[in-house]
Amino acid sequence: MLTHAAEDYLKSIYKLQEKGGKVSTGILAAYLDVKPASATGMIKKLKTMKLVRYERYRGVTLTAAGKAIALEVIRHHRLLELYLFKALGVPWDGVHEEAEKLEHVISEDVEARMDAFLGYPTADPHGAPIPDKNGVVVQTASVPMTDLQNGQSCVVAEVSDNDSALLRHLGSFNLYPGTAFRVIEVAPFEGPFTIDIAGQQVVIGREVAKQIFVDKVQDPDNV
Amino acid sequence: MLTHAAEDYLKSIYKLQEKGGKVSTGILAAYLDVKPASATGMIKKLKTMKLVRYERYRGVTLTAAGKAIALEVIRHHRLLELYLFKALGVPWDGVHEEAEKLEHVISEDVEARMDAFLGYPTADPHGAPIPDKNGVVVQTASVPMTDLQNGQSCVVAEVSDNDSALLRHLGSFNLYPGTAFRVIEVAPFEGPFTIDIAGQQVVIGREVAKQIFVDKVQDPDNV
DNA sequence: TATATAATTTAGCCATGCCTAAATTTGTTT
DNA sequence: AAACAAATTTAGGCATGGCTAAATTATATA
Repeated sequence: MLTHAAEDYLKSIYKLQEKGGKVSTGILAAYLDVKPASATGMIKKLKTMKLVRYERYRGVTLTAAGKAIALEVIRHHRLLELYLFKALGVPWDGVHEEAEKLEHVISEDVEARMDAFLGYPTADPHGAPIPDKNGVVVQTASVPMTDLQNGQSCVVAEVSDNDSALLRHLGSFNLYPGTAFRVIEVAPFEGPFTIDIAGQQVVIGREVAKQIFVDKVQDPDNV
Repeated sequence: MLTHAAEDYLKSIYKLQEKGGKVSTGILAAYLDVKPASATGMIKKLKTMKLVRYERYRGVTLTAAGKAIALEVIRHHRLLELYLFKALGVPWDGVHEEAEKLEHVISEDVEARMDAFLGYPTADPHGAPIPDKNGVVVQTASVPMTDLQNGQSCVVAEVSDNDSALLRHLGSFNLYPGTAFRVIEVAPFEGPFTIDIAGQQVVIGREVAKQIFVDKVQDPDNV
């Protein structure tokens, strides 16, 4: 069995590798809130375990074995988030932190029981896909909200789960995965988005919009 | 916040101290499956934190602060056991091991939610009392089964939770906390107990009987 | 009371996983 | 091509929590 720290490194490398191929030591260290020197040390350990490919000064990537473990940890995390949310009513801005600790400690048996209780779900409370037992992840075709044009209708697919203040903010106007909205106006010069959620007008800044991913909708109830 | 290891030591000292006053280094080490030298080291750390009283070669006891932490950990453990049992259907011989890992990691918030879900219970699946939020434990007057005489009726109050094989064994003839039985015969010379559980006759060895604690009953449906 | 035995402590070592400071490599710029 | 800045790695240290082996203390026994 791996240490918690090693699991965290694998999970982080997986996530960073998703959007950018090879992962540099610096990026990884920043993501884990650790000094680059520490990251170098752990990367070397993971290499001796054949969980990552690595050449000095050249960045890391996961091997198949490393990826399998990363996906297992991510599966634990996301199932836990959804379980805490649905079974215990933990607010959606709190489940991430809690799951972060539990993911390393939960048994496969308990995980299977939560999975069954939840009806074998495919997404966590933030809309992130839950890998299945074999590590298969369903990739959605969602786009960042910043790609949207005036008048576009869409449904929230996923929101970033790292920042609980952001999640409380989004929750305050009911912007959850599954929520439909329409873009009323995109202010010019990288300005904010004005959107319509169930009749309410809400203004969303660029930085927030970057964290929201949506599925475009063929404008059901046209203009 | 304390380390997991320190929490385990405090919890163990509490339990050993319950039945025997001062706890020797050797007993503690054996209980934790650690060498005596390691126990000495941790005991010294706990002393500098004022969580235990200790004089070399003289054994350890908890201070009020240490006891409070021990009870908190025990509360986590027992609530988790009951939650896993009731909410997720984990078999009673598996909940101990699982709770052992989770107890160090669960937040007060999640604990409170489990407590509410369970209706503020007072005993875990093995019958052990769950300390309340203030660390108050309701002590029952139960006696070891080995104290019973021929013909005595009783109800199972608590069974030891360390040995999952024992728990499976007891479960196989429905010997759970709350189960009533009557002693049919106590074989002489430290021999086994023959008991009647709901009409079924079962033989229980001395070693097993030592792990079972019962409340005596005034023989409701007399002989 | 002296001594043997058992328990406990001390001393010193190891792995993990983090750190800082110094050295090295890379890549860019002039 | 040389030099500089940025990123990365190496070297060496620290705390935690185990371990073994040797020294010490306590206790039981003769």
